[in-house]
Amino acid sequence: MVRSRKPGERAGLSREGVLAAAGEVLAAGGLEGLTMRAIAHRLGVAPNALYSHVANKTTLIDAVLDDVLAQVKPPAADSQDPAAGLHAMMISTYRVLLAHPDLVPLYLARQGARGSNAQRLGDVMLALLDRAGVGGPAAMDARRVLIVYTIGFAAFVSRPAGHPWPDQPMTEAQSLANFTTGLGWLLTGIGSGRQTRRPARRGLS
Amino acid sequence: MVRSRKPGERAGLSREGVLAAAGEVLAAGGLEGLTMRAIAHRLGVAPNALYSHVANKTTLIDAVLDDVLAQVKPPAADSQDPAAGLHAMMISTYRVLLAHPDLVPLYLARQGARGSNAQRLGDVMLALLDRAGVGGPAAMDARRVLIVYTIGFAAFVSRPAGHPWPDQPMTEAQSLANFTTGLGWLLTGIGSGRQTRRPARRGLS
DNA sequence: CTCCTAAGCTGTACGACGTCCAGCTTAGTT
DNA sequence: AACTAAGCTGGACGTCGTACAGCTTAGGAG
Repeated sequence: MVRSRKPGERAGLSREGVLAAAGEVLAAGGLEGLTMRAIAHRLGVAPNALYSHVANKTTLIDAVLDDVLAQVKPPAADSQDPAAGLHAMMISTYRVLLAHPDLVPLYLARQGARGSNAQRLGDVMLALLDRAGVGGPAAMDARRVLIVYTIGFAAFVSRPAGHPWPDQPMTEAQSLANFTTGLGWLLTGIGSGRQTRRPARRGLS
Repeated sequence: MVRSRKPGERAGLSREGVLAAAGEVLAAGGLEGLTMRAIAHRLGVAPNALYSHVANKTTLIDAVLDDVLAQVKPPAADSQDPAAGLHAMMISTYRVLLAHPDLVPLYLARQGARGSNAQRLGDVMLALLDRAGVGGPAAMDARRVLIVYTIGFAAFVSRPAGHPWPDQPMTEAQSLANFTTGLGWLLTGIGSGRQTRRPARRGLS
């Protein structure tokens, strides 16, 4: 903020500090306010100073995305009902995503996150699916469907700063109920282990 | 392309021409190649000439997005099985989206499309749901879930130019089968009319 | 047919962005 | 105490979306 430092004096930045500032700028100004210059300004530093701690904006955002996933709580590894565990885990993920609306489009643009937290959550999902009797390629499919559904739903519900939705704007409780309903459908279908609807008999493209 | 026109001479542009050029630039250079300057260059025109036919880049993209949706084939209005019609319609949508991978993140960033084609498709979906016995607020929920699922799935499957997915890369047929499976789950759930899984008994965030 | 107006262009320019390069200055090691 | 590597600033480059002013043509009015 205050500008008074000769070239050569240090500002005590760190990679974590930069990531935290990025998160704050994002929360304050939305996705299009997330600018290297804005982050630097918040830290009272020249824009290019960030490049001592972060390779470029893309990897910075990747790190922010993965950081947020640390807030998702996976169920205890020995929980008794794996299906209930999956249910709770996806709802936790959904809540975390809703708390960071501006990040959601980025998760989609990058097709998820690629950091260690994302890896960990993905592993937990596979383990839960396996204990629920879904293994092998089917488990990969089920996991993908669940992730897609969760992030996709969050993307449609959250309003990234001044984009009013033509429909009535849905309360948070409504959206959670709506999400939970669809999630239940998916989990039921995954548990049933086979697709139930035959292809349409007319050859629509 | 060729540059030789005095200030004042016309190039014969039209709004449709600009939209078409935008689509071509997008297909050729991906999302980050879609630049007002690139579109203008393809039309052999100065960049700001586009602003005689399009308000700004945002509305241009909105128009491109809605144009693509014209390729989605809704089922005949009097088709006998509304559930099968929904099924076919979502698959048609999915295929259209996969044919334009670079657009998919934009649909999500804008939470769908807002043009007349999107409106039309949304109306058809509601009508089909109604004939399938799902009406009122439940129909709005079901529609949202279906749209979210379809666009979200397309977002995760398509690879917007040089973003390899850590997993093995899935053939198009696999992804379609995967999509169809999850879609079947959702339609079954929507048809069943109630959520089947109770909330987890442990208070996971 | 002539004039006038509106629309379609070009040239130029502004501010913002991500990022590179060179230099200064400090912290940490030897 | 000297050296090295790292952290920072100043300045700059190339790109982007887009605004402004002016020229030039097309098409309707008289």
